[in-house]
Amino acid sequence: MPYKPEHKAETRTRIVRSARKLFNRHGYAGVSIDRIMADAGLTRGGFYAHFATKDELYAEAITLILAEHPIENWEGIEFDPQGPDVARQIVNAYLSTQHFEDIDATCPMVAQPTDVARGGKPVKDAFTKVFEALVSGLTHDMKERVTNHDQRALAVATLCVGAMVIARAVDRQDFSTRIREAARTMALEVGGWQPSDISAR
Amino acid sequence: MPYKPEHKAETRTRIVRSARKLFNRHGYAGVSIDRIMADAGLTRGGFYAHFATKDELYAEAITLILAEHPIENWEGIEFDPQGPDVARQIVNAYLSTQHFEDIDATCPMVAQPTDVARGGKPVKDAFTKVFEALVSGLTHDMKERVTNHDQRALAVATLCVGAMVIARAVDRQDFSTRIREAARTMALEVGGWQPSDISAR
DNA sequence: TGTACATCAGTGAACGCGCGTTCACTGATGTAC
DNA sequence: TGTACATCAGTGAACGCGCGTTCACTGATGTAC
Repeated sequence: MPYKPEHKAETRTRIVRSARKLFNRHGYAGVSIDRIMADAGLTRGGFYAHFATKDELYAEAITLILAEHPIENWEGIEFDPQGPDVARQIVNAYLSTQHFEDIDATCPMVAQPTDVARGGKPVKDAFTKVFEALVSGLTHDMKERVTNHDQRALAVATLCVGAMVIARAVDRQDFSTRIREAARTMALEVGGWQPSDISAR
Repeated sequence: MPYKPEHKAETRTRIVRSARKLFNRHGYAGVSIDRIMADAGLTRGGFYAHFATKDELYAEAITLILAEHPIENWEGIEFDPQGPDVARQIVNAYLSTQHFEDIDATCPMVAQPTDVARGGKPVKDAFTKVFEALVSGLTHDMKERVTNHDQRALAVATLCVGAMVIARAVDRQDFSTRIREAARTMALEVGGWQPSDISAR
């Protein structure tokens, strides 16, 4: 065996990470395999030793977020998954300026939803999994506090994702901030937190 | 003057309409000028007599929604712009199954937000105008009913757009419906309507 | 410890194709007489 | 009313380019002796 068994797996991961970053920035059709491979420090030809098609890589790049951010381990943000306020922490983290500005490693639901809507079943399945993970993270401590908690969790998740999508598509920085702030305030109201619980980040 | 003055303007409109439809279906990078011109019953060469670049057409295709749907004249849905319940009617119409299924003529905020986020200033400006039009339509009769109505109108608009974006990216029809239904229920709560006011479509 | 070797991860030229854009042209049109 | 004509909306061949994918190859690697 000329290479260690983990060698190829590591290269593969490197490709998926580059793909995720570039797809987030430029969309599915806006990124070529050449560019992804170059970003990963490789040349185009090697791609097909790892993936059958560009679509296969795309679905994997979207699912990557699940492996890297299992909700209780958000990028650079500390969660206490057993604590009483997981859902509120998720809302704050999701709508944070840090997440807004971090386009490379952003949630795929913010960067890719319309590409996914135009895509095939594997890509939509990956998206659905990520959305369900967010919703279930939000439901966690809602059950004991509000009625109708399933609908409320869905609406709070929608507010989080929707506000980020819109904030990125709008040109003025202050308007983006107002949209995220409004979504945060109303998400916490819908989720059943008292206004006094709310602390800005 | 070999052609009537409105002749060229009509052709131009035909191109923009075809562009809007195809961009909605396949995204900015997924549609070629050839395809748009063919859809409008023309050949590629004529394009540059109407538009300087593909981007110029894209910005115009997004702004088109403003001319066609000035909120009080939603596709196939009757509004009474002076009535007491404009905002509630907008929420119901925006989240309706009809709007969900009508991909060709859908709101560009639902079909295009991520393409816009990756685009230039003219495209983002067009998006911002459309979003502000929706928000101002929602604010209309909220002022007299709830406090904090600016934030509430922003959050309701976010719920409408966000739910449609997510519903289209998810694979299962029943899940899409639940997401839209949750957004509708919570949007009406955030907007300050009583549950008894709420009538499903 | 040192060397020969089989393996296979990665290379890069090449493929057919469709892209955005240009430009010399064609021919349907409304107007002038 | 009929015809000749100038106009310019629309045509379609051509441009250079980058795309996704293929494939014969190269050379760094761990192993066997």
